[in-house]
Amino acid sequence: MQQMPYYPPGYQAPSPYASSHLLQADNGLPQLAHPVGVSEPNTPSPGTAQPAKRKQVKNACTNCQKACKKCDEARPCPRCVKYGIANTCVNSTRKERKKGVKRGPYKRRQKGDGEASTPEARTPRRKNSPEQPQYDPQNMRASMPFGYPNGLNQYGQPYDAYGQYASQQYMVNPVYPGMSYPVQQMVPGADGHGQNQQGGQHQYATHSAMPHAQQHSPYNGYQGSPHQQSRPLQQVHPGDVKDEQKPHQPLTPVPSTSSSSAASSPHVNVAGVGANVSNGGDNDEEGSRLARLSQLCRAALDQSDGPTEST
DNA sequence: AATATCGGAACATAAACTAG
DNA sequence: TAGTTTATGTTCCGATATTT
Repeated sequence: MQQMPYYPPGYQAPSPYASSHLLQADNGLPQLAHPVGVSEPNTPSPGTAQPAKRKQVKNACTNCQKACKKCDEARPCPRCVKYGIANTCVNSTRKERKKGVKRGPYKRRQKGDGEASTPEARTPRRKNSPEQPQYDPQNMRASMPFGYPNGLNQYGQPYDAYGQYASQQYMVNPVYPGMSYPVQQMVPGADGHGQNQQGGQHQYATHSAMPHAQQHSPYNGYQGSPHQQSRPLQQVHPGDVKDEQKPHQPLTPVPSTSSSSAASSPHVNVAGVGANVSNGGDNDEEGSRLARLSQLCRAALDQSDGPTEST
């Protein structure tokens, strides 16, 4: 039995406006337009050529959140209703914001800059504009040399040989190094105390440690997701048919580190091979592992007829 | 064709900072 | 302390992949 969507107080979605503007946000799934006071996305506001800003609900339901789809203020949201998972349509919980994050001195804007005080007029967020190479932990993470041009991160910003910003802005914030996510995995002993403890968003994989990367692929199995820490298992609801019915294997296989086994020893990945080698643990296993490795190497070398040096 | 997945831009806003 | 600036976390667009 399908329940009627619940519209919270003040919500007036089923308006003529809404009905005539069903959004095709979710693959043809008709969506109510926007709740009170929310402008329709992607329509130029009258008089200006600027497209209206996209509006977001304050809190998407867990299902929409997982699917990265448009949600609604109503519970159950139209999408859940459509897919018959209305009973699992619950608000996701938001992670608490970090506190105590120090910043460098602000750049004060000139008054003459015009409407600098309006949010729209401010500098774009997230993406640093070229003229303000601010230190940004996100970019710092992104600045790890994974396939970006030499000395540049993905935004074309320079970093030095150690993957840090060459700009002195970086020096302004001696506090941030505590958040250097990549290091965590590299240093098994760094047990995530200090800043990383808060908010529960440590344990980034070294690469693609960006917030978004953590949002998506890493948690197909719902287990190792950094996100899940704040949202314990309301996802794994019996009614969540879509996900439950999926063949249990994740589409993007999660490396063993992120599975539950990793929970007991968070650093398996690093400690795994290295530890065996260094502490001389069971040699048989090591031997066979090495043998397999060399086999693989040989095979790879055979395939690539290029002048690569052998091991 | 429908649905799922997911990268990443856009958005919202809490919190640090600063001028008065 | 109000206003400004910025960092952080969330939403969801849109492209692509997979399933039916």
